[in-house]
Amino acid sequence: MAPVRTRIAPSPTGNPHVGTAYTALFNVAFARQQGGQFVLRIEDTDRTRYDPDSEGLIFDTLRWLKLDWDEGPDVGGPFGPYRQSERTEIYREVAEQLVQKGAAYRCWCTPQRLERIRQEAMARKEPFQYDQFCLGKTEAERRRLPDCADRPVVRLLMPDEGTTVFTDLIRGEISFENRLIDDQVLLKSDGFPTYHLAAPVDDHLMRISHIIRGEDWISSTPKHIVLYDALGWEFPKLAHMSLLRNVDKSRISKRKNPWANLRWFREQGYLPEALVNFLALMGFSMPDGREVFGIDDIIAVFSFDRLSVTGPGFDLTKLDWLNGHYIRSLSVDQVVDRARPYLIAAGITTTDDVYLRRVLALEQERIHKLAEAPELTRFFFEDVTPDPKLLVAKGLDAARTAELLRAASDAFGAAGENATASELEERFRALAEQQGVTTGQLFGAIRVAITGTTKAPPLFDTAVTLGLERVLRRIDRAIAALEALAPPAATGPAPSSPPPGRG
RNA sequence: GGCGCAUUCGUCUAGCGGCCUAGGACACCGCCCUCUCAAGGCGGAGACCACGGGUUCGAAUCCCGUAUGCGCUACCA
Repeated sequence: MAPVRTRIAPSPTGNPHVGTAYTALFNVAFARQQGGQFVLRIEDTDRTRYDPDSEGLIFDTLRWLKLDWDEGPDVGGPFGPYRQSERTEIYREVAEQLVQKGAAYRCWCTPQRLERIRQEAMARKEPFQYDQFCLGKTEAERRRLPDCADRPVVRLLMPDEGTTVFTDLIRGEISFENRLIDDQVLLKSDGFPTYHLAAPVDDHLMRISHIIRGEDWISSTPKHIVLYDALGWEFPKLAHMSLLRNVDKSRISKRKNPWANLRWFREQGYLPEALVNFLALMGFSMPDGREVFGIDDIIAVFSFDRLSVTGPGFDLTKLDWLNGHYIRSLSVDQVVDRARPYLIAAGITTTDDVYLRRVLALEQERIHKLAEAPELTRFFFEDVTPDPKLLVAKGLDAARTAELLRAASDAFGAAGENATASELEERFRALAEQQGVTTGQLFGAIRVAITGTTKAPPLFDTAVTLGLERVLRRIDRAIAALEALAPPAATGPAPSSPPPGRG
């Protein structure tokens, strides 16, 4: 049996689309499972939409996801070149062959004429199809007639009767009536092929055994089959994946949905393994029901009948959970490595790796996306100016809170530089009792004083990590803030007057 | 409009004629843990399997129709 070879064939027209990774994932999984090869081919035949930066972005993001290819433009391979713009000669030859065999014909109709007959068909409420005006005419004959372009296109001649049937590995049998299918342009007047020539030709020449692609190609499959038949080629096996949708089932658009761009996931701080896992969950399920798994697990059990046919809605909340799960499963050192670029980008540029490591150890289970790391950890690196209103615990006033903080400051001082978190906890529990306040009130005030927030890792672990110097300095600042607070002036709501003092 | 593909809890899904009074995960709610936030544990609510007809002793599972969504209908891919 011929070796299994799959491919992903993106167009370099901007930022890589999430659907590209989605489709690539299953192409890789199946090829690996079968001991075959996975090919990356760049479909750059549309010169008007070509973006020179796009190809590099495609390489980068697919590698980021560890969806590596065995053959491609940058790694070479025995069936290259792998950029369609470098293969135009091949397509022209095949087009010529098809014309010779009578399976295709040249068409000189101008875009204006095509547009006109399209409008006429619409006016008659009939489906538009090319009227085969040029079929059977020589160039000389055609030139005597109106609406004749300088350079012809080549159109595929579709049979006007019969049915084209094919078996989809995911959906079963699908059939189309040939007479309803238009004579597709294969070779454009600029000499470049359309998808409908280039992709089938390359799939054959590159020995692709299984075409796993998006369901948007189902409708054009009969054209490709007719083309293969005309050339006497054997058609690869087919599997059409459902297209990813938004939660409301609408189409994902790059304009409206940032997650259409693969790069967005990296910017947000999603781990590639989490994204791969999430994409796999969109339509694939493990036989044992596991939901957390990697590509190796997919490879172990992959089967086309485990792919669902429904277009899945893209719900980021599950991705967030998965991502948090993966972050928690990392070692602290890995978290440091992964979070560092996001911290640096946000202006947190510590060189104290020991400290950074301790900080991230505390925040690891609180990070859902790496891009959140700077906000979660900033108070470890920069002194805070706590909001006095947050400082004052329930049931206390500013003066009493300041008093508690003074006592806390003394207690930290007495505990010294080397106190452990549990030693501190014991000491401060005693302090709360002695002061006649709850631990919640005391700890809460200290927390806001030293972290600036009510949401932080356990207080004494945080204090130990911050170090005595920072803790004492911040408590002093908090006391000062409380003292600057005007005496409780009967709580005038006064929405137009912000808190006095420090802006 | 024509053609094609689809339709199970809010979301992702399990299910491939009897094991389904439909299972799991995320999200949600409650409780526990607890110095806050997380994380974790336990529990709960949530799907007349789009709707209507068949086939069958028996249907979420097979067939037909309707509705809805999505795709194609370009010298885009």
